Amino acid sequence: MPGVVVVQLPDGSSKELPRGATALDLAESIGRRLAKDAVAARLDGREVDLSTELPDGAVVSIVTSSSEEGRAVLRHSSAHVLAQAVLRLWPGAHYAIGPVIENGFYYDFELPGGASFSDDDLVRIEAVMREIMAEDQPFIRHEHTIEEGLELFDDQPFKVEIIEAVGAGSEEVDADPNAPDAVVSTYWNAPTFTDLCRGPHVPATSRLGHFKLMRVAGAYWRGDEHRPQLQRIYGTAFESEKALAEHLERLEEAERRDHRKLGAELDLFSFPEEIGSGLAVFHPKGGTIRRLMEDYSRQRHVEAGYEFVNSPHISKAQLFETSGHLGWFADGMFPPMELDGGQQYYLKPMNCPFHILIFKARQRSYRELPMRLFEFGTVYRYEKSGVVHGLTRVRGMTQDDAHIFCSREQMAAELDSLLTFVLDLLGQFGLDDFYLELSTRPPGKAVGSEEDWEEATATLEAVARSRDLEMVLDEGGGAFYGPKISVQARDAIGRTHQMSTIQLDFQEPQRFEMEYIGADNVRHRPIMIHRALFGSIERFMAILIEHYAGALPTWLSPEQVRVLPVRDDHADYAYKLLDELKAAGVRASVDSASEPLGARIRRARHLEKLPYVLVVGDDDVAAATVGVNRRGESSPERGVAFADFLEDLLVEVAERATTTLAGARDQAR
RNA sequence: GCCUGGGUAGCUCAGUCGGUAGAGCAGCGCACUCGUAAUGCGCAGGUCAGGAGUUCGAAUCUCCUCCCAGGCUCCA
Repeated sequence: MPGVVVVQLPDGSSKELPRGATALDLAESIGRRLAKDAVAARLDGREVDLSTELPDGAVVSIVTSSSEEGRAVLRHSSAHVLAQAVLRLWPGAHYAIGPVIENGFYYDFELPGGASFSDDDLVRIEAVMREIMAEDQPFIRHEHTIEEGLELFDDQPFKVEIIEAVGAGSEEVDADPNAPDAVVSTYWNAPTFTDLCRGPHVPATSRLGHFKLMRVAGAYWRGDEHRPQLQRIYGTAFESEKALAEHLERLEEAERRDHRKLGAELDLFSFPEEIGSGLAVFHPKGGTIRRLMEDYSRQRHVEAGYEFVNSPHISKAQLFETSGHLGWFADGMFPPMELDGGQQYYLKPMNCPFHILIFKARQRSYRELPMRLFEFGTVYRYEKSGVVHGLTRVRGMTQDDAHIFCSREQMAAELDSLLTFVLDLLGQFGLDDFYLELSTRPPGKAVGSEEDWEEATATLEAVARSRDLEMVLDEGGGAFYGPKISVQARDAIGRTHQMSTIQLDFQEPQRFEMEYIGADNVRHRPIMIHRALFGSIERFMAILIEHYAGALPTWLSPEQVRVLPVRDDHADYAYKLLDELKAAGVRASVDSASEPLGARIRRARHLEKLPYVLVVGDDDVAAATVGVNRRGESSPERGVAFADFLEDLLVEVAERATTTLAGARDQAR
């Protein structure tokens, strides 16, 4: 039919429009509200500008600003405005790439004379960005040949490199299929700014505005530390001021939960400068949490058939030559010490070689397999100075490390029961929202044959897939000796953390020439599984602190109950309760009446985040009761029989009950 | 390791133009004895991260080192 086109909408219905109608015309024909929220369109699966003409028969959906896809368009367009603002302020600057990332965007620049941005510059740049938005510049798409593109950007070396990559076919091309010669596209903003871009973009800069520049950072061109370091500006943008404010509030919430801050406030651990970067000491309260975590882990490992071993912190270089660590992991190790006339010793970066030597201490029979050797093994890794971070990235850490030696036939079943064990143990700590990540062969730094890697990877994948869990692939992320499954957990505010790792290893048994005698009376080589469930105790504690915002479940709290006598003459009763609590194994103390009750309540409940605060006064002394303040509840329960309180408490601790997330959230404020 | 920003009392921070350092909280002492989110008064607390330099004089200006934060790279 001449003069009209018919397009199909996502709900299956179709719409007739005059020929030449654009995606924006379509949105307007559907509703004013939709047209107002529209930022781009999806045409036959491809994201396009709203100004795109719709061909007859197309399947079209409108991308709105409040969808994740729409926000990405807003952020990408904001990145262009950022680049334009920087070029206004620093004429002659080179601009590199400005992609959308989770919750925001960035743009990388090289400033004239190697200058760098300061925090104050962000304010100036934001002001210019607002001017550009007020100018309501349209984003206009153009298509060019490679040659035209190279000419257009001849003073922009990073753009030239990208266009050349497109020309060489190593960069993805997404130009208009109806213009076969035009293989690079640009977006033009009046009057002077053009950027290389696939699009789509919002129709004009006035559609933007709810944004904030977050920080500056150095970043290597193309992520390669041997290439020039550029200046990166991070920003974020949303569809409304409200959504932006909510995002900033989430960031503040994460800051309130930061384990480094809570660790100091709750007196759990510190990093004395005198010791060195990335080396923590645990204070009595932090030490108590650690002990509780370790005790529970020990108990579970005994139940799961593990045997407990111990190994030293240093060893001769030869051990790590044999294991391959000095060949593949030397950068991550502390430099050697020379002892005994030139003999080199290293601090251990991993426990596996030691456990292998335990296996090798005598001849082994198939009857001993699977052999599961467990150790809280403290290892030292030379992390580069810029990467240490609280307890999550340190130079000395203790792993809940075990190595399982088994036959090939036992491998799949062993991995399967291991995964069950891991998920259950993490669940006991209140982490129960998981997904799995499968890391495969790291190209260029892996030992062993392709076939072994393939078999190991396939086995891990089969075990992982048998779970009703989401699984993502981490191509090339394995260790040098084998592929791994890692368990990723989502915490109370939706962040994900790498927790447990399970690694399959055919290599080390070979390098160490490990053997066992099979039922057939011939020598066989065992398979080795490396696994750490907490990962490191330090990191796991950090994640728990952040997950619970410092308000740990009662069973893990360094102090579970504090008794507050209203006046000094209630102190005898308070100390009597304390004795009974301690006799029952409860971690408790008394805070005497030298300060007003309100101050003591505030300190115990709101600063130290204790699960229970008992207030005892005249009524309680008379009736053997207590006033119970439960963490997360706004008002106390008066007149509870002490015996009932203690009984409930002991049940809660025995069950390892976890504080509700709602309670933990309230405590964070 | 690299980029940017930092380091002042146990903690959070102020400190003007280069003129020898201040607050709140915490700590200690005394008083107060109180039923639910900070009782009052007093005292003590500092090699201004460390070192070198410029200067009559440096928390302040310059350089080096250490440590921290946010990134990059890397990773449990």
